Amino acid sequence: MRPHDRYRPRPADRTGPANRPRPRTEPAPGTGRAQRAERADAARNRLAVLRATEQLLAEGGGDHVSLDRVAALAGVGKGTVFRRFGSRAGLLQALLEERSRELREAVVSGPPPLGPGAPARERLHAFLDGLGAIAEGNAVLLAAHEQACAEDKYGDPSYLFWHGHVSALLAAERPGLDADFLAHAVLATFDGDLIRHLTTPGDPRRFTRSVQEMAAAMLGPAG
Amino acid sequence: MRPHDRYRPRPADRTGPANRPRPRTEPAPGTGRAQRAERADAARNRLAVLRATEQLLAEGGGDHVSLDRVAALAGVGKGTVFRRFGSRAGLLQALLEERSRELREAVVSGPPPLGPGAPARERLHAFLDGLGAIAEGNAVLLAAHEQACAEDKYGDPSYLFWHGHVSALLAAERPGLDADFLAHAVLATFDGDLIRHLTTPGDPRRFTRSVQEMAAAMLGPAG
DNA sequence: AGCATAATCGGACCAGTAGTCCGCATCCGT
DNA sequence: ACGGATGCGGACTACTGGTCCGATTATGCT
Repeated sequence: MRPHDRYRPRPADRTGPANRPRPRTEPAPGTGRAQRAERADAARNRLAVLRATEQLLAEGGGDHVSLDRVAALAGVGKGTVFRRFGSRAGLLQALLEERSRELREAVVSGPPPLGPGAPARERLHAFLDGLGAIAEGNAVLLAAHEQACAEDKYGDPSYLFWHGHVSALLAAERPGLDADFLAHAVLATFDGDLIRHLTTPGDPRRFTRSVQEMAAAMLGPAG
Repeated sequence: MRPHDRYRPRPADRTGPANRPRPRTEPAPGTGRAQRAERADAARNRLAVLRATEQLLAEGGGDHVSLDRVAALAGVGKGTVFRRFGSRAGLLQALLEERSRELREAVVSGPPPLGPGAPARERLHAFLDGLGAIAEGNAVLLAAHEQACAEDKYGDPSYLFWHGHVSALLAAERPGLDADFLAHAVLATFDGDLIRHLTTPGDPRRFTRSVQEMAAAMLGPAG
């Protein structure tokens, strides 16, 4: 039995924010040996799988993304998909992380108004603007991800990160507010099918605008 | 081929609010013949299926509700489940409708503050109180239903009914408010897994209380 | 009670999907 | 070039939602 073949993605392949990829040359604890960089064929296949998934999503939505189809379109075996991403949910999660990585980094360490240093209210609105843009441009992926990863949404490190950020900003701007719940409520509107339902070609940012108004109502008058 | 055996639930078996069961003795259009009341064995089996579903939900959550298990526990064949409820989604939908029927009737034609005649603000809070109680008592069912019926949530007659009710009340209390979106946002918090995540034995109504505060913030100061 | 008809039944069967795994193939450092 | 580590693929498995037709049951009428 080969542990590496247990169809658990290796830590380096897990793209969740709580499991940020470590430098590949860092010694793995306990192995006394440098960890090898991802092989060229593995890297190639990983990208092929992500691109195939995107294409299937665009063609037929989440229900069209079966792993047989992904593997066939990417030109790899099904086992390769599982080795890289662990599961169907892991695959969709990886794609969504790819799409939101920049926003996350900007929130953690970018310049104001998105990054640290801006007043809480401004920072919240900048964040909602960024997240809204991603959600509007990836509503199909968002819907598929929600369905695939429904099992423990509230334990998911990504969700916990966004939730923590929103509730911290709400609390900073309005001490005493039920920030925990309201952050959940704001994030609950980032529902792929709702966004698709509300968004028209003539008004592609309607969703984000509505979320911003909702957040403003929650915060009450500026003062 | 026998049309009645097409695994579409007969209109009488559809419990959606837009398809309220008609009296069983009413002539079916075009048949020129009185429609027969549901047979005793069919009625018995229908209840057995619903009770079996409830039990499985209670024992192991939504993932535990496979139709094989439902049929076995109810002591019926799988075909019987499909004949009665059309699909897995239809089954969960029937159970949820059963749980919310009284609220719906009270909203449509009950006394104030839930029914017509109460001021919009009061009526909204009364409604959220009722819906919150149902959701808190049925969070596992709600989560299972959401997963099973995700396909066209925003076209579902039940959802459309609740959404219409909430947005009408919001609009009546605050003309100019983005009532359509905010009604979606309020209903988005009625997420079975969120309710389970937030609810503790020591504070079973925390969720509803938080939703009420959110609605109050949306409406702004009473005037 | 008996009969005829309509309604209902069940579980074998089917297609599809997520996921598993082992003999074989390829990569990459020395 | 070699050897060890890594990676591969597709046959296979288990499970699930859903289908269907010969058999059974319920019910109204005489």
